[in-house]
Amino acid sequence: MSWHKDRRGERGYHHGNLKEALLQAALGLIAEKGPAGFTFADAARTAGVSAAAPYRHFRDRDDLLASIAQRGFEQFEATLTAAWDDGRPDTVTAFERIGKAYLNFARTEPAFYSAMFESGIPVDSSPELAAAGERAFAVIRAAAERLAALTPPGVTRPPAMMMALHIWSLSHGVASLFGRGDAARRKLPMSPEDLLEAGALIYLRGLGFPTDQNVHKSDTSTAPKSGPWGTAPK
Amino acid sequence: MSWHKDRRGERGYHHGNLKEALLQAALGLIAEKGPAGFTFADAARTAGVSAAAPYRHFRDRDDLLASIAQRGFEQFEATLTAAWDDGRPDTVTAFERIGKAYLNFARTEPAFYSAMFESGIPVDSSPELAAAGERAFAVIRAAAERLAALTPPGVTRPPAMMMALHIWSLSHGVASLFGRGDAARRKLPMSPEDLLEAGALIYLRGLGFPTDQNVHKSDTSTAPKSGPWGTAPK
DNA sequence: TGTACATCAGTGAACGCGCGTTCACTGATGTAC
DNA sequence: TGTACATCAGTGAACGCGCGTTCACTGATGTAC
Repeated sequence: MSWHKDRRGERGYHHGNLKEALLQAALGLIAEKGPAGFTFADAARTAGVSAAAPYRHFRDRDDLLASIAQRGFEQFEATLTAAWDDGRPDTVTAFERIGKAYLNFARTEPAFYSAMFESGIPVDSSPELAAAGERAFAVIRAAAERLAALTPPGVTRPPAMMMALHIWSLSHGVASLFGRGDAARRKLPMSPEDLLEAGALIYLRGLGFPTDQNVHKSDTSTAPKSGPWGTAPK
Repeated sequence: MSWHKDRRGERGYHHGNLKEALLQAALGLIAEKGPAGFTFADAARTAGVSAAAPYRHFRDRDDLLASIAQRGFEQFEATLTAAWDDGRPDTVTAFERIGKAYLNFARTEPAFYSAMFESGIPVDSSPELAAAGERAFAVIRAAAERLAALTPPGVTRPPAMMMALHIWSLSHGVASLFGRGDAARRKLPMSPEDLLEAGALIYLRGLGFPTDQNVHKSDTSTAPKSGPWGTAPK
């Protein structure tokens, strides 16, 4: 809520930074009511500007939404890159951190997340959007490639691309079903992080990585609880 | 489009089966324009009835949507149950079939699928809806329990509940990201089915099941292709 | 440094539209006797 | 079997509302000279 003019509410005829303000307003509205529940007029109102003003900056509602998705992917890429940290201290640990970062992004940035994945705007609605999406995925793919290079000899494994898609899908599934802040979230007898971590470790074990102790850790730490799906069996 | 009166368009003052007709109409509209892009009035119009008529059968739009989601879960449960076929001919094969059925449902019934998972209606908006959702999940959970009973001794594994959640998440992730008929679908250098199957088999291998030949089969059958994410590396 | 002018960004009024919702109504159906 | 009546399901007109979009406009900003 701070524009480049500093005195509260005292903005002149020109807003000065309306494009940015509209993006922020829309983001807030999406967080509140979901990507379906925000309108162009609503964004204008929230930004404190007439309903006609947004047309100076965006062709229409979808154009604004695509901009948000694009920015979301850029931020997502940065988050994943930081989590990966070029594979430090070791590849498996860093890989697990990517999964955690994925969930964390979905939870802390639900508005971005739904604009990116649930708003219904086609991925290729703009080349910039598509490119941003690919760059984010490229982080996971690069990590998978490093992981693939480490698989023990003699173990059959799919292409690194496919490994990346598996991890992406698993993370996305967990995030969509359980890892959101909204009311549609399903309840779970464990944290989404534990669920994802255990799943990823079993997957890695299937690729020949020695991860037994970790899986066991997740196992015992979550098994005793119960929840709406019933009590977890021994 | 066939009501209980048989002559086309000749219906009297009473529709006779409006509740059902509204559900069908809404389902068609959701398939066309997504769950956000259908309105109560629209459903009434499609069903050939005045805008006020739906109020005799549904409290409001969300009530209708919840009914569709519930019916979707019931159908989903039936589909999964049939695919599981009580674990015949063997547990692993039947388990794989559940995954395929999941994807198939998402593709052939996108309207149900989005009403169930993407419409924004809370899972617990009605007890019937919540129960239907749980019954569908129970199929996967029962399968996971059978699978858990078969894990080789000495292999640490998570509770069957968690295994079920892993498979559900992976399937849901693949279906959401790649397995839909709509325009927002991301392109993939392989079929969603192959992706899911390979992932599930690696996961099962991580649980100690011998599945090498199968993973390898999926591997080589999909590796040569390339796509928008780049060429799959050797 | 000042002035004239072009460009730009936001205004506010107006429009048509479709939606949600209510209402008294009416035609059809079912049922008691 | 017929008749009277209650109940039910759909009608159509009406309402207020907010949205998307266009338009001539106007205030502010930047720039050429």
